[in-house]
Amino acid sequence: MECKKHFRKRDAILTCLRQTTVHPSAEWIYAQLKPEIPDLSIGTVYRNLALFKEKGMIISVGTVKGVERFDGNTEPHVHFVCTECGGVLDLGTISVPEELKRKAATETGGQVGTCQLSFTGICEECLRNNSEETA
Amino acid sequence: MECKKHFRKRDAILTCLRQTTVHPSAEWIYAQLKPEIPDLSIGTVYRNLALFKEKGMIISVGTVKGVERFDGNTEPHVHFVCTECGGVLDLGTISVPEELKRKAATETGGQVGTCQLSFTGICEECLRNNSEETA
DNA sequence: GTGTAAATGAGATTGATTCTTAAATACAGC
DNA sequence: GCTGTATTTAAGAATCAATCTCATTTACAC
Repeated sequence: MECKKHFRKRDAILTCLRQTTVHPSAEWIYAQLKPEIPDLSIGTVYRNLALFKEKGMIISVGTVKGVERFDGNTEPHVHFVCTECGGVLDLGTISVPEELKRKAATETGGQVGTCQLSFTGICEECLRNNSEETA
Repeated sequence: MECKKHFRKRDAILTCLRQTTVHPSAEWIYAQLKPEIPDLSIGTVYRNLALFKEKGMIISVGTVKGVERFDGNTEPHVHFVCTECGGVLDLGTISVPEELKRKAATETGGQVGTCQLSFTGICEECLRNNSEETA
């Protein structure tokens, strides 16, 4: 069938993002897909990620070391960002934000959208590597 | 006395950041200080902000529209980021993170540092402007 | 097939941030 | 007051993620 050939690349980008747990950057997705889609352009990756984000299909986890990172899981959940390796891990779903969201709406008088909670720190692996260096 | 002439600019940058509530970017601070310190360089602003951040004297609020924003208030507190105008507002202090922080440490096995909670949305002023445009 | 609109590739451009280098400054020891 | 050393700085060059441009390709309706 292959009806939607039109969106082959767009779909590949979204699928790639949804199948990984690394909260990738645009460049990471590009590097992943390039071997199987040799005529993929980095511009297409950026363009489609922006589109997905605008439509709420994906979220931006924020910028780690100057590079924007994305997440296919739009459920509000907590992230842990390693300041050493730049890795991003999922923690559990947030259980507190509804009350806070109401409070935010009251305090700002604005229209409150998404909520992001994240921790920074050093991940287990980097801790291990650091201690090995010292040893 | 003016003992610490050496750090005049460094101090000016820190003071500027601590006296404002706009969670400024490096460029904003530069524009603020340039009139009173004509020989200030943008590189100095970036360099000293990085230094302050490293020492934990200030925090980064994250990147808004591709520009990093800083906060002189290092107490953990909630931010509201307007996706229209890029403004950043302070909300109250977080009252929940201790338990979450412990949970994060357990789940990741890493060393948990700071915690950031932020809402995105549209601020009161932008809401008003939007409705005026429609009217 | 032809037309139209959407999607794309490739390279140019932008713009925030960092790096480099030489000059200025503070200060300690003389 | 000088001299040496380390820190701080200005200015501009360099870097690099992200966006833009525009010509080309593709899908699909007629």
